[in-house]
Amino acid sequence: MARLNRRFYARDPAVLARALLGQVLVRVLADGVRLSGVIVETEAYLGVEDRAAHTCGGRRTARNASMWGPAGHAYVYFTYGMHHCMNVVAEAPGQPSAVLLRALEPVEGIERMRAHRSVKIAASRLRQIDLCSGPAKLAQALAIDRALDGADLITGQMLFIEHGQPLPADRIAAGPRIGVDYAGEWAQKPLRFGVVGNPNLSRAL
DNA sequence: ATGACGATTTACT
DNA sequence: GTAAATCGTCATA
Repeated sequence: MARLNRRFYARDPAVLARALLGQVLVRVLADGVRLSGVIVETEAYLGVEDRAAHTCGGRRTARNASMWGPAGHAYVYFTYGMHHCMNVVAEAPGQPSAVLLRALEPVEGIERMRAHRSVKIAASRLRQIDLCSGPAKLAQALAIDRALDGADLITGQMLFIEHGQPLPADRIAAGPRIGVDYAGEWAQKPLRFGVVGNPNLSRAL
């Protein structure tokens, strides 16, 4: 299956967040094993105005440097002292926006994902819908960490997104973003998108 | 040098 | 429903 191209990523993050639903995130491990899943939940983060974004107020640091770069690269950050989260950079250099990948429907390499997720949790308690139903869960399942921050999703060999099944608008729902209550009015904006009724969502939408 | 804080997950009451 | 886990990052000094 063909990968998404640079033009696909270089647009408004809220539009991109919807367009990414139904596409397939692929991670190729060092031993060549392919892990993949259909993207079923995303959130858009909008540049310097968005109080919930890491680039709020024009903040530009070593950590968020990827958000300021060209579209189609990964922005992977570490948070809460233990979790990684993956974003896809949108728009153009100097317009720091991104889309957080919040949940996948596992497709390839499910047993390997289960092994990655079982480091801290008993495998017997892990249902398939527990593998990638949250931003830090999918990062752990696919072995995505800061080593992949800045990775080019168009030319890279370890992390990219392939075309999936097109998703009609009536199967997409929008709602407030998760975990950004500190962001004032920006916390209420409907910038979280998900596939209606999909069991892999981090929460119902 | 120091302190406060997470774009979360998990277990437990 | 609530709380703990756990540490890199960033603003302040």
